[in-house]
Amino acid sequence: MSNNNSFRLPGSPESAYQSNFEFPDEWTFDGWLEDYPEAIISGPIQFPFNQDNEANDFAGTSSLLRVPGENETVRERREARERYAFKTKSEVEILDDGYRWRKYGKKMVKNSPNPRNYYRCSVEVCPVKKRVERDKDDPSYVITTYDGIHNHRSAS
DNA sequence: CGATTTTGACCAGCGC
DNA sequence: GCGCTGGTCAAAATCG
Repeated sequence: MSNNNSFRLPGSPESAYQSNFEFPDEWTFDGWLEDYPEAIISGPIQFPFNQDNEANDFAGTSSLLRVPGENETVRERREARERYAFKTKSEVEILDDGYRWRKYGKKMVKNSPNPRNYYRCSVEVCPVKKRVERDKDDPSYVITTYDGIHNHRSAS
């Protein structure tokens, strides 16, 4: 099954160097996630194309997760750690976020029937990692956690 | 034939 | 310590 979903998020190539990303007003805080060091923020995220590479009217529901801190805003934490995650309703787990990734690990995690997959940015000097897993409570969602800042602009 | 995936081994932090 | 857990390594297999 090929995946032509184009998944646009803060930090993808088009916006990688816009450090002042603002969360859209309509995104809301959902609460803390039990088994993650992040919190959930919900909002729509767009899938501009479906698998036939046609314009897609389905806007998958997505959430932005973050590492919590004392009285810390989402944006403050994102700027401090550059660690954030999206929870996205999707059939496929590998969302095209504009970068190429190389898988380097897979683990079963406690309290979840689903494995967690570890990826590194394919660019050799780039420190960015991400992990991908299905939401244990609602397997129709995929949680993608990004960690780090890309030190290059191009996708590959 | 180079890049990527697969997969068990290995390692580090932490609670007991 | 020891064992559990999550994260990473690396060699072999697989892919394009």
